[in-house]
Amino acid sequence: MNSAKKNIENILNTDRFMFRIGELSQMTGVSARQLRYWEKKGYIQSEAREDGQRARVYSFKSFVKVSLIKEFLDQGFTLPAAVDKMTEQGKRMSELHQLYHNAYHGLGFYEDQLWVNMGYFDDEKTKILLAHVGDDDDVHYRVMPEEEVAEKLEKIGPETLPGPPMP
DNA sequence: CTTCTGACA
DNA sequence: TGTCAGGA
Repeated sequence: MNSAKKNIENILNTDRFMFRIGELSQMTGVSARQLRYWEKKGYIQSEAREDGQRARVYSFKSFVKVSLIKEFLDQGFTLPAAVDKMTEQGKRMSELHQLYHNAYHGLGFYEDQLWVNMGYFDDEKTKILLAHVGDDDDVHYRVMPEEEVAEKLEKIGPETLPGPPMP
């Protein structure tokens, strides 16, 4: 596996990101005191620590949640209201993610272009729909037999996207 | 050095 | 919410 492919997979794989409370605090501008309080209230949660450690560990999803709450707080909403807004926006993000997840089946190079594998084009599942953004900023499509894709498309990214940013 | 819980001049 | 104590 080449390094470019590894890099892309690492960037996309948010599931493995883990932050300690001090890190999350600096990243979001929310104090550690607030993070602990929000957790006690059930607004956010830290990962269960199975390694016997007492220090909290937060996932990328928690980072997204905290960022959203912080945003709404800065807009003047009360904490409970900000949490509600965060939950609502999280649902929209999940719906969008489902769309991306269904449309994305990998990345690859072909004819000096970066293509997105968008999955089967036909119900018989013999042809693949590919798309790329041209220099004109327009999206161009191409339908190609699955076997041809397998031999001509130089894969560089993961086959699937990581889990949704919100539970 | 960082994090944790409990408490409050 | 901030901050300090007293441990882990």
